[in-house]
Amino acid sequence: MLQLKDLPDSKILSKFAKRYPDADIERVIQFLTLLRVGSDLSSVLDNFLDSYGLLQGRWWVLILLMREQDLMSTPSSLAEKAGVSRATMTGLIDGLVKEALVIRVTGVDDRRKFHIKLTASGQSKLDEVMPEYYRRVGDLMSVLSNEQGGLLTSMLTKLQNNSGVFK
Amino acid sequence: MLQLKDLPDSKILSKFAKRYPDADIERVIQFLTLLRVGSDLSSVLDNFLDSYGLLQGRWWVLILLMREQDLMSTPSSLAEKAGVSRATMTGLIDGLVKEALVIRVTGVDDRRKFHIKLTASGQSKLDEVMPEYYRRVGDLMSVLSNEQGGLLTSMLTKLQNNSGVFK
DNA sequence: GCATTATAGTTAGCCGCCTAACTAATTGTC
DNA sequence: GACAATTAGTTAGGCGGCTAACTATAATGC
Repeated sequence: MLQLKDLPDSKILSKFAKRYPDADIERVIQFLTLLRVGSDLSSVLDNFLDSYGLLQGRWWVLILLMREQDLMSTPSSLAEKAGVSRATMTGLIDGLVKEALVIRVTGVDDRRKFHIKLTASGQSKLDEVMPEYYRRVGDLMSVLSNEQGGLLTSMLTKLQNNSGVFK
Repeated sequence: MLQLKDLPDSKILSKFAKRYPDADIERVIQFLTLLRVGSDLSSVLDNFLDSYGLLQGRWWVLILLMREQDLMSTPSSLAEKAGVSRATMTGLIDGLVKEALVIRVTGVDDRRKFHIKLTASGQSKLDEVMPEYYRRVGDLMSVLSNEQGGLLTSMLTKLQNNSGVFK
C-alpha cells in the first residue's frame, strides 16, 4: 500500500486551504497518520514473519487453526475468519500444504468439503514464531502506558464504527 | 491486506496464554486493532476514490503534483515522496497519462529525466474529488474531539518511531 | 578525454489479493 | 425421485505492488 511518506508543510497546506477552504487540516493529518502508521506496522510485521519463511496470510491461517479444539477447519470458514476470498484461501492453503504445515483431509460427511488440519510441523512453526512475536509486540506497545493503550483501542474502534460516512 | 476480522474470545486466549505465557494479550489486541482499522480505512478510501475512477496510488500522484509551484515533478521524486518504487511510479504515470490527467514532458537540461505535469483535466479531477474527500475525512474524524485527535496522532507517531523493535 | 561509476526511467517477471466462471456435491421442492 | 437452487472449492485472468536487470544519459577521476 501507499506509504504516504511525505506529509505537507505549512506553505503547501495554505495553497490547498485556499483552493479547498472546507478542509480541516488537523483532521486530515490525523487520518493520514493513521493510514501511514497502520501500513508501516503491517509491513514491519511482514518483514518479521518473512524471516521465519511466513507471510501474514499464511501465518494467520496457522493461528486460526491452532484456535480450534481439534486443530481443524474448512477453507470457507478460514477465508471468512481471515477476511479473504475463498479463492485466496485456496492459494494460502496450497502454500502451507507444500511446506507440510497443514494437511488437507477429505470430508466424510460432506464430500464437497475439505478439513484443513494443523500438522505437528505447523504447530512447531508457531511455537517458534509466536513467543518472539509476542515479545516484540510487547516491546512495540510498551511506549504507551496501559491506560493510553486502552484509549488508543477505543478511539480506533470509534473510527472504525464511523467508517460508514466514507461509503 | 489481511483484514483480521476475528479477534479471539477469552477461551481461545487462555489456550494461547498457556502455551505462550509471556504474551501480553492486551497489547496484542491493541496492536491487531491498529492494523485492522488502518487496513479497513485504507480500503474504505480506495472505494471512495474508485467512485471517481481513481485509486490511492494515482490520486496521491495528482496531489503531489498539485503541491508543486509549477505543477511539475519527476518520476523519481514522485516515487520517493509517495513511498513506492520507481517501477511502480512508471505504471502509475502510464495510467494517468492514458487518462490525460498528467503529461510527460521531455527534459531539456537532463535528457534522462522526464517532467510530469498536472494537466487542466488533472486539476479538474482533483477539484471534483478533494472537497468531498475533505468533507468525509472531517465527518469520519469528528467522532474524536480535537484533543483526542491530537492524542491519537501523538500515540501513533510514538509507535511508528518505536517500530524498529520489530526488525 | 576516455573509462568507470552513478543516476533516470522502463521492462520483465514474481507475488498476493481480487472477481467471475466453472465443477462437484448437497439440499430443497414439486 | 427428478430437477432446480445452493454451497464448497478450484481455476483463470486481472490489478497493483515489488525486485532485478536493462538502456540511455550524466558525472567523476585518472
